[in-house]
Amino acid sequence: MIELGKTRIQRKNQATILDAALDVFSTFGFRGATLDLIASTAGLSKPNLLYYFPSKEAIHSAVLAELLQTWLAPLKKLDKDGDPIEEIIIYVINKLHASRDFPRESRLFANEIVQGAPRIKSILETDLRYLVEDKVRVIDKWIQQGRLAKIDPYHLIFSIWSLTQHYADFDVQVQAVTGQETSFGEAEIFLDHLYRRMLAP
Amino acid sequence: MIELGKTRIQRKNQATILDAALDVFSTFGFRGATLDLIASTAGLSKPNLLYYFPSKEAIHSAVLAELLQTWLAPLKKLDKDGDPIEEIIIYVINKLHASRDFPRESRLFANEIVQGAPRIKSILETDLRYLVEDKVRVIDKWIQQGRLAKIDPYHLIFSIWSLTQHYADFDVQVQAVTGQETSFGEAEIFLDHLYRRMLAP
DNA sequence: AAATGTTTTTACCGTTTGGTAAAATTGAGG
DNA sequence: CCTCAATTTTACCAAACGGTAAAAACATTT
Repeated sequence: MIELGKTRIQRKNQATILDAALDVFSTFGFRGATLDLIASTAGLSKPNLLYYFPSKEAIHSAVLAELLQTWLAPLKKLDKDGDPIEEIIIYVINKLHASRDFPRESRLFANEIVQGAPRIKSILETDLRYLVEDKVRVIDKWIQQGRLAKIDPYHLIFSIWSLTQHYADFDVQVQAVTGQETSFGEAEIFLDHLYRRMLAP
Repeated sequence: MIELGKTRIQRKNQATILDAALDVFSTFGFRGATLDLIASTAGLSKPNLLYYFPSKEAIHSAVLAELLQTWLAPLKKLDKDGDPIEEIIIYVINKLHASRDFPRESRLFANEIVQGAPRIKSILETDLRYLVEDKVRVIDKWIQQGRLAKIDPYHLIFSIWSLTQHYADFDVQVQAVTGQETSFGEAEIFLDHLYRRMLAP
């Protein structure tokens, strides 16, 4: 997806551009972002941007492609041979930490989905769908073995995405309501309690 | 907030415009929406739009103001004199039904928050905050009385917002992954299980 | 039906935006 | 240090966008 830069300058500038683009796209969405703003954030001129990427769409695609890898990684680690409840708790905590450490990625993803995912729908319907189907089978087996409460595995996964990403995507609201910086420590205790209670057989 | 139309034509056209604007803003976000698109969706010309509302911002504000009323209503109903667990379950189900019945409102709200809530932050920091503080006190009392598990009331409320609105805001993702229309019936069973388990003292 | 107020259309305007052409500058290898 | 390719800048352009002026069309009242 992302073309590797050949020269030293290419590698450096492409990385700078993608970082600036992540900043701008995650804050303003695709339509709200402008090439001028991405360029100035990256410390470049607009035509110089377009020397490295052919279009605004291309920059957006590159950022999304990079993001999707790291965003789906935690689910892949869910191990069918581990302890069911611990495996799920680990996934929840990993996902929460991802929200804490990569809020821009989370918000860019959210922006894209909320507006109908016009640019990544196909990936959701293939790669993501297959990955989820695989893990749903694992969870279903755990339930049949009586090692987990009888819950719908799809909705379990949706709940994890929803609850963890909320702390990144809706951070402004959380801060406005509590009047404080978002406490990921509190969130971790809360989610640990929630999933242990819900999942116990 | 919303000026009531005086004549029959004003009332009809203002309602048509606000409905079209909700459609367009919830799909494309503030910046992605154009006056031309809102106008043609409403079956009017752009200057005719601007005869009823002075600017794009004004249309957006009017839609948001209308939305916020219905969006916060369910929380207000949480009754300190009811049964704790049943009161919270009722709130969850009401909120889930709101996501099912008013997905455009949910997505418009999500769009606004994800991008930093530039236009409604002040409302979140006042009206919403006071409402939540009030309900947090109620929940805290229930916990002290031993009628609920010891959980953080703020995070409980955030979890309800997150889990219920997910089915509206991330509907595209849910459908892409499951390959089916979103089943709010399944979601209801799942959330009922989740909250009964988590909240039991 | 004339007069008055309301609504809609036509024709614009200035700015912003994504993108391009081509010249100027800089960097790397012999 | 000279050459050639890589990079950056300057100067643009056409389309899209938010918004306006003013006249035309339509309703309402008397």
